[in-house]
Amino acid sequence: MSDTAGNPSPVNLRLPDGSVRTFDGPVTGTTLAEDIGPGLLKAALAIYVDGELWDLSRPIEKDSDVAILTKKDEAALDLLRHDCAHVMAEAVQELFPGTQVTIGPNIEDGFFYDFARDKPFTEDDLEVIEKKMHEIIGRDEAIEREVWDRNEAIDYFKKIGEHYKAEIIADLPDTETITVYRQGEWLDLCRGPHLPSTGKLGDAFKLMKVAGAYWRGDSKNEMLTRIYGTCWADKKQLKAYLHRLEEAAKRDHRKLGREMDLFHLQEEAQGSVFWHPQGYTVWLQLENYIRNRLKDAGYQEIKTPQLLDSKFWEQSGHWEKFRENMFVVPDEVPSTDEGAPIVSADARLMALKPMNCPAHVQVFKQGIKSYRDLPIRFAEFGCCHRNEAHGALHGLMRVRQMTQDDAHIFCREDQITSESVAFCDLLSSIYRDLGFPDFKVLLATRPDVRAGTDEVWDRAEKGLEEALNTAGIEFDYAPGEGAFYGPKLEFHLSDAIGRTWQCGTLQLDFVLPERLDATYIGEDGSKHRPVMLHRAVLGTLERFLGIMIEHYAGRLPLWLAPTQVVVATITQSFDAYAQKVVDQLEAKGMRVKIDLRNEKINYKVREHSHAKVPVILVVGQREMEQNQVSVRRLGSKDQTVVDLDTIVTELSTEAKMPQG
RNA sequence: GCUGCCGUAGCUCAGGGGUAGAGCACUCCCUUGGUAAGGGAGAGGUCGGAAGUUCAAAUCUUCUCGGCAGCACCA
Repeated sequence: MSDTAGNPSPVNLRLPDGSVRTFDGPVTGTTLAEDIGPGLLKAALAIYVDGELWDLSRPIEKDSDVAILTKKDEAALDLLRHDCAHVMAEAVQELFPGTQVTIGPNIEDGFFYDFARDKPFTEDDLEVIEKKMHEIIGRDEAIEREVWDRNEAIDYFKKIGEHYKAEIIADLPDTETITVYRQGEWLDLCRGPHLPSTGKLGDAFKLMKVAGAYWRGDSKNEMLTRIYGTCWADKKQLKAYLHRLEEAAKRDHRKLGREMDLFHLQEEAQGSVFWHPQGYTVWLQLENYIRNRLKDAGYQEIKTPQLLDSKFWEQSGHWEKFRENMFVVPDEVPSTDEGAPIVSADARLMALKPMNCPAHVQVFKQGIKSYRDLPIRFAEFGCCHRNEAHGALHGLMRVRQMTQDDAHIFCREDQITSESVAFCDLLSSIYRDLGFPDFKVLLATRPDVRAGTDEVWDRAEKGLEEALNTAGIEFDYAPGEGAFYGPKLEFHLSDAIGRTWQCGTLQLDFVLPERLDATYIGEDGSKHRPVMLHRAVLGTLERFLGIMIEHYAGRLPLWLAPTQVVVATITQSFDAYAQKVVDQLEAKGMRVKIDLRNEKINYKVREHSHAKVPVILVVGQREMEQNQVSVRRLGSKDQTVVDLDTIVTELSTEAKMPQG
């Protein structure tokens, strides 16, 4: 090793295979790739230097472990997507001068970039922008990293009219190095790293949609115009992604709900569901299943009022913290006088309940409770109304009239852990039964707008954390996401196509028992405050049914399917036998329909398959003679001919509601 | 609520300043046929609503209601 004065020290780079390459002095990723081979040079996108991703052009000055990143690496997607966002921004600014850039992060499957422009972009602009992007990629502009002085950067962006960028830089912490990436004539503030040139991006991208988005995600700020895009390593991946979107659209519960005749919505009852016989059958199955599980877990079911006086909601704290989401009803006989207002301005106000909890406290408060009575678990399929913003409504997933599988556990502080653990067990067992074995847990802590003192919040947050630790459940934190009266656990389940949904919740509340003065008599003979656990497994039945429809793509398990079996005849000669089959199945409590129509069997099979009926039993000459049926299961082209008695037993066993 | 797009028969969609179209579904007739659409005939909308421009509006303009996507909010 020569260390002659004036000469730089050599740099040893160790490759992933363990081999080491030595260079005379600082060396870039490009040089290294070139040194290894021309194929790699062409494929190289960036380089890991001691685990950190660097630009290829950035000199490596000391001995390091390195690995060159190519499109084959999963991690390359992040790089490609972010570069794609930059190329899009360059294209936009080239096409629409005066448009300001703001932020453009990666998201799942792609990226977006928010622009500030007087006139928002429309879908028609996307095609033009995409074309320009291909042009920029064709120009193969070198992408160069530059380190700038913070104040110079702010001045520069202000000077060129990029006020949002200037604001972003001004808000960066002092410790942050300000880096700017230049590609051709265009440059943008960015942490990097980036590809060596725009040409490396390829053509596996597509601009998807435009949308409004508030600056910094705050509805008080001005609205920017956002463009969403997707970007992949190659065309094949892009195509697969677009296919995945199509498949997801086929599962849309609004579409399936119509096709399967489960429910409908109409504008006179925005956000409230009209359940049809088929859909309500599924609802009742699910509700009864939960009812059984709760009963087995020591809950008592109750029913509480829809309309309660505003004074009551003032006391509970909802009037102050939740009123903008509540439906208010005047407690007054509406005037029928012509010209007169229907209700007077000073009418006494009632409100439709947005939550069940305060009403459950009222039931708890009837009579004197001893510490020996606790825990008391009140369950209610409570129908609640919330005045959700119009833009938030979405099929069954976001409604204004909702039915929760709600319950409140009143217990002593020393029972919090065991009750929480028991709830977690119940929830995971129910999710398993319903076909959702995977879920994640978040601990949502105190929000800005809240009731109760910090001391109470400290205790509540710690209580939930302890319960999770005792139950041995892994979790993450969701800071500031708690309810206004207490912290909560959020249970997020994963569906068949990898989406997650928050359904279950467990909320610890020291505030409401205090506000509504709930007490029990302790061992010491004096009054104590119970702790209240608010909890739901499904969340709301409406939304959970929506999730299940999409999860199963309409092909519900037999016990939930609205119509479990269709008996279809080959010709009218077998009508009587078909009716006998139906009778035997119905005698076992199965939901059966008979199809005696003057149609060919092909037609009948096709129609009932589209309607997602799990089992079609075909009867003709052969079956009638042998007292058999031909069984066709949804999703299978095979048929088996089985004795009638056998299939009745088999199906009625299979259709049993799970028992945990 | 905010931004953009959309609003034609039960569903999916075409059309586009001169008195509404297709496929499926529906009704009737023929057909009685073995596992994802047999054939024929018929009925059904005044084009989300209101106002305006015009000799004439579903078609253009404005307002309004609703839907969709995203944002914000959220179960």
